[in-house]
Parts: sequence; structure tokens; C-alpha cells
Amino acid sequence: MDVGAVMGKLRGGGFKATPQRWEVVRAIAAEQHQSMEEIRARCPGVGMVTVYRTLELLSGLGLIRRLDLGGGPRWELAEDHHHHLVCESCGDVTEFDLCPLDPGLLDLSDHGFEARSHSVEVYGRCSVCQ
Amino acid sequence: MDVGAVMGKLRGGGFKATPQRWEVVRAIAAEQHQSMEEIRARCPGVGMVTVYRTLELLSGLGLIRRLDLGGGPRWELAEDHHHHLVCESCGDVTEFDLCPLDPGLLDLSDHGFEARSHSVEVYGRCSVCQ
DNA sequence: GAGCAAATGAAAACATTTTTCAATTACGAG
DNA sequence: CTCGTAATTGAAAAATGTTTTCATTTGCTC
Repeated sequence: MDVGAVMGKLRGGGFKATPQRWEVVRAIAAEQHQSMEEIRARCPGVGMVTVYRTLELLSGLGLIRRLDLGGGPRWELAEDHHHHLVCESCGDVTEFDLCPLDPGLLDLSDHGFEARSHSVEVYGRCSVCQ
Repeated sequence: MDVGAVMGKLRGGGFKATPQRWEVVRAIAAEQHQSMEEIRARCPGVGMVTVYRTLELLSGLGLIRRLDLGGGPRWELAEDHHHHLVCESCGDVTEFDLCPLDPGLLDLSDHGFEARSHSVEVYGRCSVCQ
């Protein structure tokens, strides 16, 4: 989902498309799993309070997602699924594309749960830290 | 891994097995993905600072893991893998046992990454909220 | 038991996030 | 296009959550 689509969904939800929100969404879209600090650095013109409020608004609408992989919260556009490699030594987070989930094994009918998306985190040691 | 084993690893790492640490570890082992508040309620005799320090120590040793599934950090014993259903409506977190990961699909050789454990979070709506 | 480094806890410091509230602004109605 | 209005913004203050400091206490080794 691109920046325009996110803003469209915002307006569709009855929220205003302010310049500040454009900036914040553009900042988030620029790179996955950024910290608050990184996002703020990409929005020099937007007040801190507004960044906080926009992140909360967007995640409430399911458009972005908050992660905690160690070292404070991080944010990313909510895709259907995403897969992270988290190094337990240096804290580095990278992504891998191939989804290792076997749909046949994901049977949630017992729980009556309606799945919308998922995430997989693999913990271990990155090539540098080994 | 049970409480005794965790304390044993602590001592193996050169750390003291204090009564406070026993209490905190017992509290964490009592239930998965508890909040700070819940853990503290199970350790009435342990000061807040010590709880914080013990959580940091244990997670640094890889014995417990910090999660953020929305609504603040949660903690649990670090098993090899664990699988959560997170309701995006009410925030409820439950577990499911069957691992939906296909080992054949989890090929990290390209990344040179050495996997130690993993977690899978499935986001959606629980049976109550549907 | 004695010695000592490690651990504890209360208070203070620090960091992060949220609330308050007056001023500003997007956007639909006319 | 202009107006009116409710939503939004931002600075400061408040609230919340976490970490540091430091004097005291306590496991653990010899």
C-alpha cells in the first residue's frame, strides 16, 4: 500500500488529509520498522504531539503496525504479512521475503479466530555476530 | 523450562540466586505474556527496581522474552517457539500450539542467519469480537 | 564464620507519552 | 469563492514508565 492509498483510507474514515499527516505517512513509508526518532527526523516540520497522534490514529485504523523487537517501539506499514530476522546479539532487524508459513498447518477453526494478517520473527545471530 | 532450570542458568552465569529473583522467575513462569503490572502483583515482596532489573537480566541471558502485541510490553519464558493470536478489536492474546511453520520454507542460508527460535503472531478478530 | 563483590530498595533523575487548551485549518455547504 | 464549523495542531504541563544513584544488605567462596 502506497502513501496515497493510506491517505485515501484516512479520508474515507472521515479524517482530514492535513499536510502533517501526509508528512508522517511519507516518513513511515520511506522505510520499514523505524523508531520514533527516525520517523521524527523525516518530519522536521511536524510537531512531536502530532506524530504521536498520527501513529495512534493510523494503527487504530490498521494501516500501520507497532512492533517491539527490542530497543523500543518501531513502526511499519501494515502489510498482510511480514517476516523479520532479529539478531539477539546486536539487535539488528532485517527482513526476509519468502513466507515460511504453511497455510495447511494454520488451522484456527478450533479457536473461531478470523485471521487478517500475520508476522513471523526469527531470533538468532546474524552473519556479522556469529 | 521450569523455574529451577532458569535459576540454575542464572547461577551458571555467575549471578546470585536471591529470594527476589526466585520470586520474579516464579511469577513469570506462572503465566505466559504477562504485563509488568501482573508480574509485580505476583511479587508483593520484591521492589519495583529489582523486578525491572531482573527482567532485563533474564532477557539479556535469553531466558525470557519481551513482547509488544499492543497495550504495553509483556513478558514470557523464552521457549523455542510460540504462537499468538492477537485480536485487533479487544487486544486479547491467546496461544495456539500447532506450529504453522514449514521448516522446508525457512531457508535462511542466503542471509547467513543462525536461527535459534521464532515466534508467529496472527492478527485478526477473536470469536467474541466477530 | 569472615570478607567481598553482587544485589537490593528508596529516592531522585530521566525519558517517553498523553493531556490540556487556545489558535489554526481543512473542507463541505451555500 | 467565502463562510462556518468541527477537526486538527502545537506548546506547555502533566502523567506515566523506566533507569540511575548510592548507602545498606546479603549470597557465596574460602
